Amino acid sequence: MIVINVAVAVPLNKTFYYLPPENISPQDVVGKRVRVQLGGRFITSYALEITQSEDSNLKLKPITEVIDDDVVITDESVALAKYISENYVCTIGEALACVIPPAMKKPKRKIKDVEIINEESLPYGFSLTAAQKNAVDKINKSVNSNAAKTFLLYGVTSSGKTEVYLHAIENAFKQNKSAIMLIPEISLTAQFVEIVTKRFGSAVGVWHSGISAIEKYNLFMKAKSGEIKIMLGARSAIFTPFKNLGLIIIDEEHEHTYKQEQKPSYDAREIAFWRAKRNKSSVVLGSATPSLESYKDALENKTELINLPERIDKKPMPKIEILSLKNKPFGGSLLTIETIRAISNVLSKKEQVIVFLNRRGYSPSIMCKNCGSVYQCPNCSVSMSYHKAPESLRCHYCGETKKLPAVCPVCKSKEVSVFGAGTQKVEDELGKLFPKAKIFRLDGDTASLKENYVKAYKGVKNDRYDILVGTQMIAKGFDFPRVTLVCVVDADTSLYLPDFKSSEKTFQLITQVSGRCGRGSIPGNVILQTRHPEHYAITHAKAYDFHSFYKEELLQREKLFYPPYCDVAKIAVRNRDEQKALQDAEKLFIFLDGLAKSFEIHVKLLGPATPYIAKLHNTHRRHIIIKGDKKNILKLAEFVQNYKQLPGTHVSVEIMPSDLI
DNA sequence: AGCACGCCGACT
DNA sequence: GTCGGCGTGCTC
Ligand SMILES: [Zn+2]
Ligand SMILES: [Zn+2]
Repeated sequence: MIVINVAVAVPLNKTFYYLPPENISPQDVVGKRVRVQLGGRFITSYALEITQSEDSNLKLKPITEVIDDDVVITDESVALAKYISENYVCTIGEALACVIPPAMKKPKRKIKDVEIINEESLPYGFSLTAAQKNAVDKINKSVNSNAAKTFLLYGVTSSGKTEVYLHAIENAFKQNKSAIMLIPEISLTAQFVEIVTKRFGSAVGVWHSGISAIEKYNLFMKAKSGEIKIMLGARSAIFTPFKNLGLIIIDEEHEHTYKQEQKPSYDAREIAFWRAKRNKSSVVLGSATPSLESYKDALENKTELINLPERIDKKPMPKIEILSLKNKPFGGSLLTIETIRAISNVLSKKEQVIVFLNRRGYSPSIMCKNCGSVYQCPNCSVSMSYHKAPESLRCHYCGETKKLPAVCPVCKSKEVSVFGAGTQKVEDELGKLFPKAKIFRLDGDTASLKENYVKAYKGVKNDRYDILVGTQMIAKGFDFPRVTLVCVVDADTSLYLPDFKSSEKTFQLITQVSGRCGRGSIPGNVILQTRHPEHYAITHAKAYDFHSFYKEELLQREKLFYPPYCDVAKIAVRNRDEQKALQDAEKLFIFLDGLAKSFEIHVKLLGPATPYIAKLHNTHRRHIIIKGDKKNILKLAEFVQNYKQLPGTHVSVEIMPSDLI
């Protein structure tokens, strides 16, 4: 009997046989998405192939509906799904749900094409610097000869990486090859879309998680047919089904957003390498602060390093000054006298200032002056942040919002004090210090209105604001020629988080935010306020000495046995009941430990440990960490997927997570 | 993962 | 005597 082998996005390590729907030949079903009934529910699935079923005692169900008119599943998508399922602990069906979105939907009527954007390719305004030209030549040569090379484009901030990308894309385009360009997050798409569509018009598509189901369908089909040749987007754009894929660019390759946190926990960079190998395409990883692993690969000649060591027009890097807060008592003004003087000086010259603090709200906690108790979120094991405007207490993890209590819930004292500082407090202080200055604050709270992001961008660009205060969202992407001073209020926010990457993250953040100034004709200055002026992440960032930072950080990683000296996986055990979470994590640990010993799988098992934030959304969590090499980790992780002895407890596996917090 | 089936407490 | 709690096991 003829049956169809269907991959379903459920955590069951097998595919399922279905009968073709009545009146439809099996050939018209394979390669398409289908709706099938499995157990009690209907699931969008993937019809892989026609098979002959033996006289089985299976009671086969027919496919309920064929979703697609045309084939959407290619050999590459199946092979890629297989790769994902083997490397990120999931089933083929779950992996396919990443590669081919189950939700994308054909429009009812053929909608009119969006207006053809100015097709005339804009003249290239600037000639390339020698370093840029060298970079472009190397990349083009690899693309044109199908050499499938991976490049690490290490270029300091404002060294003109974008121009290199555009030239490389143009070359691929002229060769009739397609290109994927990834950027770290959706909020950065707008500026790139403008630049890229100006050059390549209607050949450009934009793809990210916010794109509608219908638009995704259109983009998918256009990419597949070759009507679109360039896809610009966030992480999931790496799956764009181009046939003639010549070039993949990953901008800000060090960003953790390229790692998916939920199952399957794939890394877009790894998917890029896989696709590049298969399609003989070239990969460009771009960054001013490469990730440790990418830089290591380049130094070991596994990939090719391309340097852009200078800013365009030989503009100087901003001078970074460290202001130690070591002897400054907690509380009091956030800004040192020196910082205030520097801001004042810049404002008097009608230049602009960026003030950076990676923490939103007014203060991260409030404390009773009488008994010292801190107001905690009822759902999470974190303190609630104090917000002015509108005055409230908010949990930054679950969104819980409360009125500020009139008296301390513990001792009924009326005296409460704010503890620590966020961007609202910075804005407040700056307002008092510089009453004439026009200040805009851009953080998670103000940017929740999308127009505020644009307002900040255009406002600073057009000199409508003197000071921009913000969190990490102002640290990347912005190009403001008249900003000549960056003040980092607290360089230490990420320095002592209990994570092996905290130094690397701190170095990256400082370097990125420092890069926001001195991009125009006037040189820039940076002030770093820190309580740890001697820390190597800070001293090397000050000196723009990435290489020394890299060496020192590698030593630390080697000493403590962390990546890139080993691979890791993070197993999270979650339950609403604290005791159950504890007990089940312990059970799972003993189970894994026993397996590792009896099967002689050489890994190091750590835990179960309480994560940095033990309770989130009323769910208690425990972590088990596996260290070792990827093969062994995956062998053991496979058992986790099939261990179903913990009813009510949720267990997730993340391979090579972006943090171990 | 989700959903049905099934066996025990408490509620009209 | 029925409604619903969630432990167990199966899904082409
Ligand atoms: Zn109190
Ligand atoms: Zn909370």
